[in-house]
Amino acid sequence: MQERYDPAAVEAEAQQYWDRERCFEAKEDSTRAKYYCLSMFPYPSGRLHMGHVRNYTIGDVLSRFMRMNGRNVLQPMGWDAFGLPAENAAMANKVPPAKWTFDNIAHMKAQLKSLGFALDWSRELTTCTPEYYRWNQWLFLRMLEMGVAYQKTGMVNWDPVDKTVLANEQVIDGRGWRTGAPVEKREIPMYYLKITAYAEDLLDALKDMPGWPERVRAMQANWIGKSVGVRLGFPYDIGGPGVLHAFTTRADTLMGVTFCAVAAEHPLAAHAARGQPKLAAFIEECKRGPAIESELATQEKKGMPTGLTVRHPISGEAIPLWVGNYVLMSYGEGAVMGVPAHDERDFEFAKKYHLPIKSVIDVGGREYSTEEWRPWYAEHGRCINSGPYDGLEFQAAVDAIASDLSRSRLGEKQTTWRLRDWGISRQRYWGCPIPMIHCQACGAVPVPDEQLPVILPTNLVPDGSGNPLLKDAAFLAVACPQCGADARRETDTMDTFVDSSWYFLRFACPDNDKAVLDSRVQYWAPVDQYIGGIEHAILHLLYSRFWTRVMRELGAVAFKEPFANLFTQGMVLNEVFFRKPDAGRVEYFNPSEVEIRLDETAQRRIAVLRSDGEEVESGGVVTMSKSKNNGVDPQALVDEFGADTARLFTMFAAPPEQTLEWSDEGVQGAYRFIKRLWKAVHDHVSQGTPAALDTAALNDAQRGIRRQAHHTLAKITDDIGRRRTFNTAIAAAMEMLNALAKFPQSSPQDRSVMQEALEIAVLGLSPIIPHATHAMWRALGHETALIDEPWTPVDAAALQTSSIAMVVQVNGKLRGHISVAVGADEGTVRAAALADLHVQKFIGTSAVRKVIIVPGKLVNIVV
RNA sequence: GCCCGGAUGGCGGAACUGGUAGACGCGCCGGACUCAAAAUCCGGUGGUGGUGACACCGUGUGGGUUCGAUUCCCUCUCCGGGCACCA
Repeated sequence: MQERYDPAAVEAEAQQYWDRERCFEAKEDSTRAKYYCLSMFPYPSGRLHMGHVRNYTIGDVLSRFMRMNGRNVLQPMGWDAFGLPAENAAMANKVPPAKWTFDNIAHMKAQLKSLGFALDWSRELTTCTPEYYRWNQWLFLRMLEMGVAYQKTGMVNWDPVDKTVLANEQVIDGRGWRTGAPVEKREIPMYYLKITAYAEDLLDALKDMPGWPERVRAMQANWIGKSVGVRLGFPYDIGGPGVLHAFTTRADTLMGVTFCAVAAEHPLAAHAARGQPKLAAFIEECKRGPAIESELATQEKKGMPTGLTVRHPISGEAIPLWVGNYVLMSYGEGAVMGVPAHDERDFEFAKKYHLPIKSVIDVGGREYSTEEWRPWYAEHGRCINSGPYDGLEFQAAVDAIASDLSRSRLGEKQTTWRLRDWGISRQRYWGCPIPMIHCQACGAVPVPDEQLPVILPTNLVPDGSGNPLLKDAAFLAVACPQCGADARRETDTMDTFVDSSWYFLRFACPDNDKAVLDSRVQYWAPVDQYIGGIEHAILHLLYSRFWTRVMRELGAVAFKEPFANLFTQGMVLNEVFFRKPDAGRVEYFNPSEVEIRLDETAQRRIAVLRSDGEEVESGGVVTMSKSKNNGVDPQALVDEFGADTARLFTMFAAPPEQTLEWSDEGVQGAYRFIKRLWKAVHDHVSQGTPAALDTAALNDAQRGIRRQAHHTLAKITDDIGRRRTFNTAIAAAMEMLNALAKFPQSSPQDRSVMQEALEIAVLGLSPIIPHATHAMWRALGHETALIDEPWTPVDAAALQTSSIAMVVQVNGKLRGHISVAVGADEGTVRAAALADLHVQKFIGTSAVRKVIIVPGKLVNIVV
């Protein structure tokens, strides 16, 4: 064994061994319990970032730990390889997105390998290859048959310069994020997936998912947004009889309606606007809406009367109909009943336009004034001023009103969802082609299965003038599968979230070119442990849950929930440094270019740019990002300290669910620890092979070390296996090494105890620092590879002691320490505690009122 | 506004089921080694008072429950995240 720890050599050797022995190739084995551990696959952006390192190290630690604990582990990796950045890079570099993407994959794969992750590369999949995306297309066609996929013309954000639909997140201050052009609302035909049909089940199932963080379940429930209420009908006669439908969760306030309001996009608004230029102008203004999403909720409520009236469904009274800018066409049916007395928004609206306010709920004796809004006006209570409903409580009133209205067909109970159907069409090139053909005669015709896959041409270079597929004659031209006439291919591609909605199932059988899934899925799926960033809490994880349900209906899988356990790791943060010139943009400097010093008085921290020696400002510790230029390149870290140090630092600096603050000194500390462990092993083995351990012949010090070693093993096992607090597992190992450093090596049994303790340290740390421990395990005299070693059981006998230390409190304050024999009875413990000199001093002349004994821990004397 | 988290030394964090607050690491201080520096090793390190033994104070704020509260309950403040004219 080399005296000096040389991470580059050690890591190359270990990685070569794992490669040569094909250690990470998972084989189905029905006689063994499987463990499918999956980290969210990356977008191949070019280089790994620290977030990837953290994510994949967590998965790797769990995979290696479960493997050593006897599970048949599958830990695959793939590439979420379609998407916008490839098109942007293509435009900038004039290279097809395919080349850029595959170059990035090659580089990032090498990086992942250099970090020593136990990944089964034989199952690697890439979503932009026809071998993968053909099954997207196949599944889409099945969904079309099931009625889960359908076409609809809907309102979208349209960038008039790039000529494409933008996602909501890509619209910044009302302008396209890339072009800066004002975004237009456009009606465009798109394909949708009927996720709303699964809303109830997606919501209900959340209650029974103990392996998911409460936070994520809450976010999904929030997003699905179930509201139970009544769909009301307000009859009218406006160019013919009709009914205005409005949804409410407060049907009990129906008798307090003093107006109705519809959204600007509502048909009745359009109808009223004819011949009313002022109203038409107002409607146009509303449609444009505020530029910024967050302003929506705070913008002033505005409205305009239509001059029309509808009739109250119970009293038949005429109710004025308004157009209101606070009514959303996308929720319910784009209309609300206005009850100013019991709804804050309606109140504000009524005050502004001097509409009557009629209180119909007893607010429980609290003050009611139409002058000012009070939060309790919206609380549930007993009906008043409501004719036949007076005196009824909330639910009774809702039931009675719904029942009365059901006779006149002007009301029925209804559940409304915030969740919308998932529009998957993108006017983008670099995505999975939607397998449809447009024929003049036959309309939209699905591509027949035998013609799949519809191959995306890989040689096109987008130029910013819209989807290049629109100009690709070879792609466009196709014969109609129904009538054979010349037809045109659909040029829209699928949202990339489609690709990631089921890739975890395909890892079971990525080589199958005959079927989307096969029997191997029954063995591996569902995923036992899924690991990824909280930013995917809603979209990716909700779509995947939906998609899995659809695949279950198709008979492809037998379960509804794809991820039994979910772990969301925290972000990686770093300090941000910048200069703000008097004019121009803020300039950010990477922390690697900045040096931290103390000023002359050693009071103040000063950040100085190395290149010019001048001061820069610190913007605090924030998420690592390109825009703030505060990222740390994992490659530089691996090159300088090795993969094990990178892994150890990211696992040690914070609990994995919390944010992790980058610290160069912390990295040094991790490196120092591995070096110390290496040296301890080296010093030990260089003295030759120790004698066999004779546990019966140990002295107190030796037994003490043995106890600590096994206690540490128990803690590491629990911390990794149950608590997932890798930081405390590492801390325990550090504590043990500190104790070993003070442990004298004079007798043969000292060396035997040391051998056992070092083996425990090496084995226990191997999931976290697999390379160094691989080498140290061999150095400790083992022929076998550590990766295949079973996890050592804790020796219960080693944990036993003859006496036990207890603390003594007087009135709850720590006053003394006593040592009592194991199994001592309460009387003995009590006597020992009372006899302690220090304790006696605090008892003094006071009478002892009570003595509380917590066995094995403490004695509290109450005086 | 609603829903989830969180607040502990100079810093990252530990204390798992109500039972020794500050494990472990970083930083800092002192020492050893060295011509010197780095690296390494040893010791110290919550605050206040005291030469010292030791005492008192101390987990965002104020209260409560308890023999005992970082932990449970209530109040407030601040920070982070999600949703948001959702009718």
